[in-house]
Amino acid sequence: MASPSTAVRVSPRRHRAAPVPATRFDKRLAEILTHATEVFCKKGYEGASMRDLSRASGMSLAGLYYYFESKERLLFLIQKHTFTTIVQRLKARLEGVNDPEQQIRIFILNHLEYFLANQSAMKVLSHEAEALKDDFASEVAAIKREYYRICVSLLDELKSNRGLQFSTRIAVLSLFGMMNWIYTWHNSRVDADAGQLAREMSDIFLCGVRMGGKGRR
Amino acid sequence: MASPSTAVRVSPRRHRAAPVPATRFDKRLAEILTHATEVFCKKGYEGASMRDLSRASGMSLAGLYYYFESKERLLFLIQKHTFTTIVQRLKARLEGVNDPEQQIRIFILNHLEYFLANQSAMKVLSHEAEALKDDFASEVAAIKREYYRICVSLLDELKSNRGLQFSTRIAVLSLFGMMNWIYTWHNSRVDADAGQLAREMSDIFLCGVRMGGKGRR
DNA sequence: CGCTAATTCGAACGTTCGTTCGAATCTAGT
DNA sequence: ACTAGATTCGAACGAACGTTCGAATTAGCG
Repeated sequence: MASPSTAVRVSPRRHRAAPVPATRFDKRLAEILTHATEVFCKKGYEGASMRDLSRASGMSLAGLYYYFESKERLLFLIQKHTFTTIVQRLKARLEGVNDPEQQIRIFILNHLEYFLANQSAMKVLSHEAEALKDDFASEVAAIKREYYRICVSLLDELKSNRGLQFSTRIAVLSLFGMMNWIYTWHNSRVDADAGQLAREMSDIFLCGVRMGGKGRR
Repeated sequence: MASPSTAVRVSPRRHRAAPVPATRFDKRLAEILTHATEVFCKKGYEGASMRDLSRASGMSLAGLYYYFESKERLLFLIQKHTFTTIVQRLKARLEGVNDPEQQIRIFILNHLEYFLANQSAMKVLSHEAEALKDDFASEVAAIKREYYRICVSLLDELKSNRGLQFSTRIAVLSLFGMMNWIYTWHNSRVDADAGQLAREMSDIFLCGVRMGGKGRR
């Protein structure tokens, strides 16, 4: 009977890059995810109740459980989709670019553009990074590690290309800090757009690592 | 009858920089705050229950309410004490230093030293910034604004002293991002100490803003 | 239409939440 | 030792939590 209550429910396998494979189920689930993202963003994962999600998505409390088996899996779906998308876009943008500095600028631009275009989802990704447990946690951690590694390899390349000296780990994590902290302060009525922000952050970061402490006073 | 159940209970006014004004009440409260900080750090403010706090501090659930009137006020006390202390230490350290660049290096060092020496408290301060409401929220926000303004004025001074051009707001917030993000990655068994981290972050940041986008490719 | 499967819902489950209250215990000054 | 105030506690409160279940409703197809 393909009981959906087990919630292993998965949309019919899509052959290749499906043009119109979005089933009714998938579309409704996507709507719920969108509404849930806003609620998690505003109240936090722990602070948001299933009744809040029910209200936001206009579906009954019990009805939600037809689409996912637990609140935790809902957060997982949001985080996985968001992270997967940003990595995928990055890879597409990096293709054909060979200069390490240009690659890093693209990395920063891609991150900030996606961040500002999907502020709620990215805040949920950044701020609720410790909320998932066990298998959910490790699956998201794997994507995060891949994303981190890409940035490390770009910076390592820059380092050897120009004979620079700095700690890649600290540089990468400082860069992520600069970028991810945005969710705590960005105000679209005051602050510049992603392109401008990416340029300013890239300038600070790249000039910083290029000098690598030379010219200290 | 000075009913303590109203929890407006405040330690006897201390004249000047009190040497031994710490009453029994104050000491016990401080212990509870320390334990609560660890619990909030590990499980998050919403995720931590009063029963968790009771277990961690070795005091009964009801007994806790003799020391503070609500869970929210407990978080407030932690945040206010932590923030007040870091601002106070900064002011002391900045005294007598006039060179803007040196001042910024001190700002960064002070922040990171305190951050690593009080990781749990600083994580609770950074990560639960939106958890408080109304008066609690605005009182902490006032301290945060003061801290932010100090950093802005240091950077503005550097800018005019050296005729630089960059957005102070973005520079300051990028710097806070670099520094505060630490709570998501710092591992004391792997990473350098505060002095070394402060040097590396200062180098990246200061060289970055000194160039101000000049030397872009 | 009539039938089946997909979707939605009201109502309730047992648990845990933050908080309260009155009684019990402890501490310090006499 | 006595007492008054400070401190602690067991037990309970109503509310809200995540989740379940069987019945009701809807959609798609012959």
